[in-house]
Amino acid sequence: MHDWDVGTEEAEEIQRELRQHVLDTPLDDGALERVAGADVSFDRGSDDLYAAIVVLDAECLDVVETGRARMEAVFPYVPGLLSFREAPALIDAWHDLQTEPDLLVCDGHGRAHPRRFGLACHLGVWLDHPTIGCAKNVLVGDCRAPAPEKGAHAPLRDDDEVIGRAVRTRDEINPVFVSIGHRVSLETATRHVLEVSPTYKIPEPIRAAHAEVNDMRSS
DNA sequence: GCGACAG
DNA sequence: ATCTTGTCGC
Repeated sequence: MHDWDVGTEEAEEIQRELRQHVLDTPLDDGALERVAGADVSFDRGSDDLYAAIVVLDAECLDVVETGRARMEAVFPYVPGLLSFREAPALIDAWHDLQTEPDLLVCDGHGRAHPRRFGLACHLGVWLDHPTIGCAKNVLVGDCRAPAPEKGAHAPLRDDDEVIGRAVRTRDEINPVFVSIGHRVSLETATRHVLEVSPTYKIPEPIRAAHAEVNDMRSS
């Protein structure tokens, strides 16, 4: 589709081009059977990236399969260009899987991005698969605090445009920021995040992927 | 110029 | 993200 070995100028141009391909229309209306979480960890000294995509049974949240990848980091971390640093490794991890999940939950933003094309959008368009972004912090936009109860949410806006939602996944605990990646509506993304966050603030798929990449790094 | 800034 | 132990609170 495009090269990953690019400079920041070209990277931004690629984002402005690919944003046109993002769809918020569901690919299929069937119930979720398998949900996957994607995350990456980084080695300080060696510049090694460890990526994992863990597929869970959407019902019991048990791990079904784990896709892994390790590679040298080439692109630096630049706010707004996270996908150029992490997506290559996550794409490798995706192809390491034997089973395809119905939805991929990414650790980072989707449409809630300066150019409306965060990591979740990039992975969704590249893999042509449903994805959503779930971040712990805001990159761009503003929003009111949602009500303190789990399930409450408030729109995340940037220039009068709704780009995502602050979603409370636990009572009294800071919300996570959900946005569209590809082939899902914001409403559905919100529902799915709540469905796979029965106990903790962070959705189970992302927690599983986070635990996996940390294991990879320390072994 | 100053502050903000996913992971 | 990463460097890092205990500790206060539900």
